[in-house]
Amino acid sequence: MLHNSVRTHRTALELTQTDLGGLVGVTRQTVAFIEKGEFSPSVTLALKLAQALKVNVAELFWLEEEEA
Amino acid sequence: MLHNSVRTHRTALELTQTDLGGLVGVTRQTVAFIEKGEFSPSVTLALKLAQALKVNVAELFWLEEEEA
DNA sequence: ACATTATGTTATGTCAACCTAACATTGAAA
DNA sequence: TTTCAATGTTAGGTTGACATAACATAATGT
Repeated sequence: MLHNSVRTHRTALELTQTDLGGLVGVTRQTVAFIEKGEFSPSVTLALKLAQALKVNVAELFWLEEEEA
Repeated sequence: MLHNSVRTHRTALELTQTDLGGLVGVTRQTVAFIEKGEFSPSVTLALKLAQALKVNVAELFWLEEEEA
């Protein structure tokens, strides 16, 4: 199961969803979906998000076990 | 533009495309496509590949500028 | 010579990752 | 109170990330 800390890092930089979307080339809805964990973005987008948010990809996205 | 070093790390571990696909849950064709750079896999798959190949995601996938 | 394994490659299909557009809600600022 | 920015959310459409299947080739082993 994929988890992420996009919202945490985005708000830390005082960026709106629209801002971040603009920086990485996607819409604010896409940013919202990712923050909600609704889908797994492409590595390309993940790398762009990491770059925009100034963190490692691994800090931004990680896998966790499912609960039993 | 997305680049990757999947093949280098895979062969270093003496894994076949089929082996690697099995480890991360995709077909050998998908591994082949990724090695050829035909598409940008999901972060989930990228994280699994990094884990299987024992490297950081950033060592496995990175963005480079387009040529003019 | 034959079989097997690894890889290349193409065709076709499905579903998820994106898009645009629209409308609702919240909170802050004038 | 009114306005506006930020976010939530949903509907409907397009494209790309996967799958399966098939066939071809090169290399290895028997």
